[in-house]
Amino acid sequence: MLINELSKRTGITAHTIRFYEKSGLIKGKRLENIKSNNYFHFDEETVEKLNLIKGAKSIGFTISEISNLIDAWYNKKLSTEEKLSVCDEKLLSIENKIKELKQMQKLLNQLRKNIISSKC
Amino acid sequence: MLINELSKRTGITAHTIRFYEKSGLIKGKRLENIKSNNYFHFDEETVEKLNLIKGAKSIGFTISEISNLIDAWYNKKLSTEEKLSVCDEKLLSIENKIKELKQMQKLLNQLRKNIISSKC
DNA sequence: TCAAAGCATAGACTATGCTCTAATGTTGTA
DNA sequence: TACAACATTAGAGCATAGTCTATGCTTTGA
Repeated sequence: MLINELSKRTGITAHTIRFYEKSGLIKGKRLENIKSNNYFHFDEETVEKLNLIKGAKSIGFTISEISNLIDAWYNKKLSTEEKLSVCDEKLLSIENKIKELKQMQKLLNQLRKNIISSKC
Repeated sequence: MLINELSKRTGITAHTIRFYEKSGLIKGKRLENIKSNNYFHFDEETVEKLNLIKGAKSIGFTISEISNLIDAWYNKKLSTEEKLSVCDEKLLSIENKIKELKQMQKLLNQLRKNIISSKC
C-alpha cells in the first residue's frame, strides 16, 4: 500500500508517516519491478507498528523509547534476553508512572476536600 | 530569599527558576526598601510551588497545565466552583492516563510471555 | 579595596516531535 | 492529452521546555 492509504488506515498524516520513516520507526520499500517512480510501499506490519506507536505515544513514551519497543517486538536481531530486558524496563517505568499518578490523585483529592471546606 | 538559595533548596537551577518566573508560574518581588539593586526576593510559598511543579512535571503535566493547577491552589481570584473544576479535570486526566498505562502493562506482559515461549 | 561571587536581562541555542511549503516528478481518469 | 491527485525530497518553521552565553551592575569578604 502507498502512503496515502496507510495514512487513511491509521489516521496519521502522510507528513508524520514520512517523519517516522526517516526516524527509522517504520520502513517503506521501493519495489524492484517498478522503475518509473520511487514511491514507498508499506505492508500490514507497518499498520500494526503505527498503531503501536499511537498507543505508546499517548501514554508518554518518547520516539526513541518506542523505537526500542519496536525493536523488541519485531527485530529478530535481539536475543531473548535483550527483548525481555526492554520489556522489563518499560514495565518498571510504567509502574513508576502509575505510582506517581496515584500520589498526585491523593494530593488532588486532599486539595478538593480543602477547597470544599473553604480552607483553601 | 534570593534566587541562589531558592535554587539550592529546590534543586532547580537559577536559569530554570527565572524561566518559570517569566512564564508566570512563580512571582518574585522587588523590595521597596532596597533601591541599590533589582534583585528578586522569593518567599516560602515559592518553595512549595516549585516542589509542586517538580511533582506535576514528573508525571507529565505541561507547564500550562501546572499553571492552571497553581491558580487553583493559590489564586484567590478563582471561585470555589472554578477551583473544583480544575481539580476534577486533572483527576479525570490522571484516571485516563492510569487506564492507558494499565492497558500497556497488559500488552507488555503478553509480549513477555510470547518472548519466553519463543513465539516472538 | 578589589577580586570573587551573585544577580539581572536579552537573546541565541538545543532537543523533541512534528507540520508545512516549495519544487518537481508520476499516475490515473475524463 | 490535459489536469487533478498523488508521490518525493529538502528544508523552513513551530511549540514546548528549557539551557547557556554575554554583558554589566551589585554585594561580600579577605
